[in-house]
Amino acid sequence: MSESFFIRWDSFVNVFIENGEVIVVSFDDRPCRINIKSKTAEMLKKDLEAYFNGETIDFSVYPVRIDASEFVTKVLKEVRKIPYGETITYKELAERVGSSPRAVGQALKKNPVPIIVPCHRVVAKNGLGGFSSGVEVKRKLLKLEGVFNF
DNA sequence: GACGACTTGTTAT
DNA sequence: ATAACAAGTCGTC
Repeated sequence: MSESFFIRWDSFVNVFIENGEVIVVSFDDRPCRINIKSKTAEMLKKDLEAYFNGETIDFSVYPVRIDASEFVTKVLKEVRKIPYGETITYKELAERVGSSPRAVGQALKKNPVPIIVPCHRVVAKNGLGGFSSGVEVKRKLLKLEGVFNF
């Protein structure tokens, strides 16, 4: 019951879905095999294409599977609430979940589904901060959403 | 801007 | 069980 498709953006954005939940989104140099079965997958592909086309899309409606600790789950859940085109700092996010910036950064690194869980909207107090798929991707995603301060 | 101290959950020893 | 680390931050020089 697994599905997959890719979007062309810079290189490729590969998306994997299982049992109606998004389980992996990765930035790769080659596309995955297309295998779309459900309406959800179809919709998500359209939404992602629109997103990379510059449209304001809200991905918080899509179910994701987070296979991680309670803490990481909590952090990522909080991240999903950040609206399109807005950014918050690691510190701010830490305060929302009652933790510290350092721990939050470490949790974000474990996000299996970038874009769907918009961890690129979490930035350092003075600068961009890190990104598991490379800071350049983070910069481009923010630019796409109309954030030019980085 | 560089450097150390502080932080807190995860990971390695 | 304990030490080392990380997508951070703050004060000080």
